[in-house]
Amino acid sequence: MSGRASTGAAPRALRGTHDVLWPESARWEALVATFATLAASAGYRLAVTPVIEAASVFRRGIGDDSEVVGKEMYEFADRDGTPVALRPEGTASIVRAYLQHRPVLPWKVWYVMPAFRHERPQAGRYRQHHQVGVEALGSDDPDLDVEVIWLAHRFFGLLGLAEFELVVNSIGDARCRPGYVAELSRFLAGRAESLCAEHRGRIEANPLRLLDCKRPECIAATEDAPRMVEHLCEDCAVHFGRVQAGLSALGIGARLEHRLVRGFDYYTRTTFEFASGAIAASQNGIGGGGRYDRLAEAMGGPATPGIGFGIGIERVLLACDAERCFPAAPEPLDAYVIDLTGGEVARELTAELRRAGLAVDRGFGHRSLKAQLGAADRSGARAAVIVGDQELAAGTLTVRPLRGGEQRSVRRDELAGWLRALREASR
RNA sequence: GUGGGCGCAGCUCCGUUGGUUAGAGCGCCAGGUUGUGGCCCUGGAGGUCGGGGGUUCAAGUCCCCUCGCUCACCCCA
Repeated sequence: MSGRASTGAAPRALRGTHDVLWPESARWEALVATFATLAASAGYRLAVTPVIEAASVFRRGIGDDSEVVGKEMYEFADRDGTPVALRPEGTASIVRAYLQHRPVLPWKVWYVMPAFRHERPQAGRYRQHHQVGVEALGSDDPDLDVEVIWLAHRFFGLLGLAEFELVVNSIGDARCRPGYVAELSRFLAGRAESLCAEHRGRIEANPLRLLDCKRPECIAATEDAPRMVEHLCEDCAVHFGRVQAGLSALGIGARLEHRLVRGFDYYTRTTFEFASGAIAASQNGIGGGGRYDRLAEAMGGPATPGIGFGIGIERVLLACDAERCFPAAPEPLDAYVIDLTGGEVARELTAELRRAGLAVDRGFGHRSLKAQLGAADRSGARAAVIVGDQELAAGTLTVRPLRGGEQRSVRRDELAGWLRALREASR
């Protein structure tokens, strides 16, 4: 039982979840704004989908036997018994929305969303984490793959990240993958004894996933395993060749990684991941995605190709910390209003200044001028606006710059202009 | 699920071989300045030392259990 509950201690955020508060939240704001602007610049529109879905949305799309769905998904019976789940990732939700609304193709969306996985938290891994991402449905043009990967690459660049690597692979499609998987199985069966304990008896279950097992035994055993890119059918080979050529033409370096298969069943053809070289922890994957040309069908809809990626906000910010880039640079307040005469002036003046487009906070209660000036200083405001008995009698206001400059007396009708000038001067 | 590390004030932490009333810095509040922030000085608030049990004349300190945080494995953002 909970020791906390019995001792009546104050509640805490659940394990693996966390609060994002000022000033860290300022970086979140800026990160999301950066991503939103970038996505919009490429014709992607915001999509907001529910955090809770029928469990089948993820079971059918991601795969029952995948790690994420099989043992990490938050799944439970709704009050009426319906199996529901908190989304473990974004793509399946977006494809569900596509099937429900059938927008005109191609359909390009971006999102920022929480995702949930019940696993033991550690550095860079949470039970509720957050992602920004895009999904583009309705075209299998390799240039769409290039566009999507470019967006992620560009985003990291905009944040100031430099130490990251892009790895790509193609895992083929329904025509060529089964043959490859069969060959891989034969290969692995021949050396089952040298695989790690966990995979030794499970070659048949999913031989592909065995490729990215990080245990030394498996890595050694699969060193010269057959490679997917050498078994692609003509169409897939041409497609992947164009993706690689397109990336190269845009100056995006990508390393071909034969072991890259990704953890979700729905991927076909292009898969990719971004790994930060600046994060010491092993959780250095900052983004990943791929093409999922059969997902819409698997979920019961018409065949619709698609591709997308998800980027982990928490991990990207960890990488930014490590590279000392993308600092929080919140826009300061223009003014902090201090009213020593009872509060009526502050009430009306703050509303007036805010309507004029200025960012204004104020003191509440009846604290001393000294105390309120201290609060004004801590608020980071560019100036304090003081109204006391002297100002009331003279019909003026005192403006005191807090970052250098002379205090002066101004008329109320020239206050906004004066504050704007102060803002411009500080830029 | 399996391991390691750590739990003392809001935060970062001292606390001797167990020994009076548990401390510091920062932060917060107030005063020094009857209307002036930052620097300085003084004072104050704030702790069942995570919780429970045990050993002992005596436990923040030793032992057991438990809860929590954290790092790592698996996997992933």
